[in-house]
Amino acid sequence: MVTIYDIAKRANVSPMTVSRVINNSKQISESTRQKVQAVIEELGYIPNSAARSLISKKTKILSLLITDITNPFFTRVARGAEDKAKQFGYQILLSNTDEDFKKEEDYIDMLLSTNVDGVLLAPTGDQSKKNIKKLIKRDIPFVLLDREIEGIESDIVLGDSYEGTRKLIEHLIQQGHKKIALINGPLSVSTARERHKSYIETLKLSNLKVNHDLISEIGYNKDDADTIIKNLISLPKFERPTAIFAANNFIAVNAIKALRKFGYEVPKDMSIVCFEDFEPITGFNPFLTAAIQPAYSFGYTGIQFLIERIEGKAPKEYRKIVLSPEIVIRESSRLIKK
Amino acid sequence: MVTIYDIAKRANVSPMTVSRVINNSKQISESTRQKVQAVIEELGYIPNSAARSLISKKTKILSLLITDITNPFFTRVARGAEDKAKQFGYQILLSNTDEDFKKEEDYIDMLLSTNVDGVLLAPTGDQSKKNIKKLIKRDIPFVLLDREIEGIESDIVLGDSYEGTRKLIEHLIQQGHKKIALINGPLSVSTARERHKSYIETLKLSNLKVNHDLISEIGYNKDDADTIIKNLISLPKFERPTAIFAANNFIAVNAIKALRKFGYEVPKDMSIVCFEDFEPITGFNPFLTAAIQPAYSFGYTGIQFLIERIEGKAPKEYRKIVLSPEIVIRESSRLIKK
DNA sequence: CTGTTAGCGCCTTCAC
DNA sequence: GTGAAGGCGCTAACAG
Repeated sequence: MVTIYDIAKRANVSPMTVSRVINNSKQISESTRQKVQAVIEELGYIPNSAARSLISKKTKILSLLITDITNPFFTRVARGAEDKAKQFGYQILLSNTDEDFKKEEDYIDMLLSTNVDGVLLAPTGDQSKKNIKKLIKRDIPFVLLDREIEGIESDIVLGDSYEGTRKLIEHLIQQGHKKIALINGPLSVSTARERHKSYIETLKLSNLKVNHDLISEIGYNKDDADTIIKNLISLPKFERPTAIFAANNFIAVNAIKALRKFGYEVPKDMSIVCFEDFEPITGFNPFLTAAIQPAYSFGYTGIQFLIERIEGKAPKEYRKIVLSPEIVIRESSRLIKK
Repeated sequence: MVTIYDIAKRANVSPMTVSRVINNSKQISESTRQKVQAVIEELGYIPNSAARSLISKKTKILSLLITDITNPFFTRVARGAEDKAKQFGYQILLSNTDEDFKKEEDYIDMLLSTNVDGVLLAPTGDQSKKNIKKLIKRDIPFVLLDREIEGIESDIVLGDSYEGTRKLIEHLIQQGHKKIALINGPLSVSTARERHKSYIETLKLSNLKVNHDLISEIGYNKDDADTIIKNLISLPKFERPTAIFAANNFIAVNAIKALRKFGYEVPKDMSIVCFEDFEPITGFNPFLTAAIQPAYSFGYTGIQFLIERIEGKAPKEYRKIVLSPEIVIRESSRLIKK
């Protein structure tokens, strides 16, 4: 391994001078700089970042802690995060929690030991508070993504769950639906609470009665929705739903799979709408009516907030940005033929 | 920050003893171990990995260098990689090259400085040889992903481009197509060369003539395919293709978009097949006929090979594994109605 | 503008 | 079974 000592010897200067060159110090004559630079290139020297971190306490590594990179929402978040990070010379450490508190805890411990400079995280839910406290305790800057946690103060990038839900439900109502089911994520996650609240209030505002038999809860991740769907379609005709609002893309997909299993076609026998798109490139093969969030911006802005916080360029007050979803009407909520 | 010195003082032992405890050394009495362990937990001590790396030259960080996490193929690769890495206590650094040699070079330099323990990479093409030589020069273990590079010896995880292409083309021929266009990736990438070769040979074996006007090349990434499509559909009727084989999913999507722009419907006016699926969950909304590769296994096996190599558990000979795609026939290549 | 000294937190080596 | 000394590669602080 080539070190500053090797460079120093060969260039006939002190190691400190080499250090100054690689750190672009101004306090150095152009001639020595060039001399040293030449040797650096000749020997292919690359600074050892472990040694640097040991002193600076900086690693230029950020952690992106999401639930599942496989979810197109988070895929695009990750891309936005990576792009912004690269601009500022940071690298991204990727972790998937699968909505699991224990995994989240494991990763938090790992990244604490790695000494990442900051964390952009979509917490698994309110229980994450305990994990986040560890970050706070060690003064690791972090930015929350997509989900709020009561009692945790931080910069945060959110989507407008309330508005998105309202518009989706209103769309269904406009299509003539009066019995709309909600398959929600866990109420321990703030987005699920918002969507629940908006669902209820939007129905009421439209003078539709809220039937609690039509509301159910399931994991945001990859649980199958067979039982829930079975229950819904087993309801007596007068309360059986004609449309479903799924709280996210995975839930929608699992619902559709379950519906198919029981012989129901979407949208012929059941309309369905949801949050989040299901494809990495929007609009290629339109099927799901959805509230599509600007996921790339979630990641991009999140990392920007984070780096500003790390580098002391952020305002003292925490920032909260709420990004609006775009409602895209597609095949899955086509008008019911009378 | 809590260090081994703080622990040592509080536990009335030497720092060295603390070091032995955190490294699970056998040379230590059960009673001191417990005493020290208690203080470690009390103070919430976490080892500083920069200091450790400085000595051990290990970081427990692996680099995953892919072209674009947004491509569902690589999304699933990343998930497989991350899962395997976690099993062995490694973390994954994610980078997107966008098929760009310069970006790849940037990242290689960054990860060299980060001292990652190893790299799993999908090279941007044959030109990557120069970048890979840097890894070799510094003895960084690496495993190639999806793409071969002549003159580079390493463990490698590949898909069977030849077989996949052959089956897709044969399927089209069976559907009655005689004029099949190829929109390929850059021939500087081994997968494109394989697909090219297989396309030609399969046509010949079926006694179909190869028309070079039907063969074109485009980026694997996100270039638009308008010009190529325009050229294809402008051909005189007797040579105009009735089906397109797109070398990957993004090319297929761009081709379909272009076709739509010019008023062509898939599959009514043009059939299309490609490599790689387009959705993160296979089979939900079937449209594209595709050779679907076991992407998760690419990542999972790649990381396994890499860790074995790093930890000296790999055989001396380099391993090459070729994973077979699954051909899934769907809407986009439906039979032509006569 | 350049060099010297000391130390970041930990572990290897060698004593005891 | 435990501890002291020294050094991993680099840079802050000071000296010249």
